Amino acid sequence: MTTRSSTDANRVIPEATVARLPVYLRALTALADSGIRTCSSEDLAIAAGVNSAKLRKDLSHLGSYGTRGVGYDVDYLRYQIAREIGVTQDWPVVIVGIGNLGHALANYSGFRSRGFRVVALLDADPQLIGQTVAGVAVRAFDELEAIVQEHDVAIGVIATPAVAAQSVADRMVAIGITSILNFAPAVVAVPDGVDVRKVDLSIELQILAYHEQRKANGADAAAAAAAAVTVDGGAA
Amino acid sequence: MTTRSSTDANRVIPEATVARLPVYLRALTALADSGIRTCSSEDLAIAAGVNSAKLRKDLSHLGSYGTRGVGYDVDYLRYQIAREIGVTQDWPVVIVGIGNLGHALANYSGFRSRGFRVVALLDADPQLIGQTVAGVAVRAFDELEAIVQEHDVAIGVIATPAVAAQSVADRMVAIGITSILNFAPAVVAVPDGVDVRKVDLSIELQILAYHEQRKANGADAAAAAAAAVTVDGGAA
DNA sequence: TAATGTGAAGTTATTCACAGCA
DNA sequence: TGCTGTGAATAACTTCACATTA
Repeated sequence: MTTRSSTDANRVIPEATVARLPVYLRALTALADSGIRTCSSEDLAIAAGVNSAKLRKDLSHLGSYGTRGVGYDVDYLRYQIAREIGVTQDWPVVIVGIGNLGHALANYSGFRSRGFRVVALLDADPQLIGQTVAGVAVRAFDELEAIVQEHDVAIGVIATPAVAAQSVADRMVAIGITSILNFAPAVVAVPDGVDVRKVDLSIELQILAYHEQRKANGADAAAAAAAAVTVDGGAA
Repeated sequence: MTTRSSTDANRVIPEATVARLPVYLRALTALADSGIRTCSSEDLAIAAGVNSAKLRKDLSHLGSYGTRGVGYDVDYLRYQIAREIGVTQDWPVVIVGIGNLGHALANYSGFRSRGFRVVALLDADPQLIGQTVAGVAVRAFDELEAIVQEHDVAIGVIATPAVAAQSVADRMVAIGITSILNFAPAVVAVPDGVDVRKVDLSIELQILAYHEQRKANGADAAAAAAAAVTVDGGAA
């Protein structure tokens, strides 16, 4: 028996949908900022860069927050999505590795405005410790445990060089962090129950390069393919 | 008739596979650096953080580069993947928007080492123009066209604030750039034939927050679900 | 009547499990 | 014998198309 109430907290939201909810949230905020009170799935889909069928299917996993014949109330839907993904609450975050990228992350205003509060910046380099970045003092990596306990940190960001990433992750996990955002170009292994997401700048460029290469070969490849078909076809 | 030779450049590689090839490439490089000459699909899968069946299926789309009973030659496979994704060639790149993130990207050594060469840094802010970042002078955004033509740039990186992203993208597309990596927290629309990939720092954190929230609710939710099942079950 | 919410169909991706080969 | 490469099975995701409802 798996009968469930409509507000069941265990209702499963597909991972692909979860990944798009923040996009919808941002699009709704943009609509609200331009004074729009109500929108159709088509309007919102355009603002979010997806098609409307996908948008409606995604929203249907959260509940039924629209009005047939009318559309969605922008503020109401925005609140529902924010609540669903947890950005109505405050998330203390630590950033480990204050190089160029760590600096940029510490200064990134988009975190703060979405409920993420950088409570500490940590680095292993004694030269950096004590410096202030984005109004926060850089502290020794050793202080991780104390900071995590003091602020009840659940999310850690790794912006170290690749070689340090696994040991930083291990330490984070040992101390009780259960979500990690990894910017280091390295695979980090973690136990079950800990989530890791990876952002890899050069991988993104490599994916673009692959498609770019195919486009560049397009004319040639089309000709080659035609030739191949002719030859193969003749042989078959 | 769609008969094709084994070296057919038009062979389709699934998008999900394309996105993992750079990960395999990095894992192979790490293996090579530690002196390993040969590896099994299991070894490489562990190094890349995937399971071995998926790895073998992915590699099967490129061709048959392993030896049954033995495994893969690390250098040979590495070369084949590099060639497939196009990182054996040089890709000139322009970065637009030299704020904190633009700085970090300009300084990121991982680009250069993977065949991406930052040929120009552009910004609209006159204060920044003329400054040198990572050994490259910051130039006016207006110079985009001249730079793209001079260096035959196909890939552009947007690291501007959100409001500027669409107009920068429009300009890039008008000038002939066909691949864009967008770090601005905004959806950018481009015509068919142009690829855009988006890296959004706060979206990644929001996805983690969603799962974190579910974990935090875990004990409660499990209890609630059990209660709900009892009640619902009793009612049914 | 206009737009949501959703079964059903279609597509893509993952995993299984083993035939085939060095 | 051991490991690759791959059909077949399964799962996840997307899109279609329309019944439903304010």
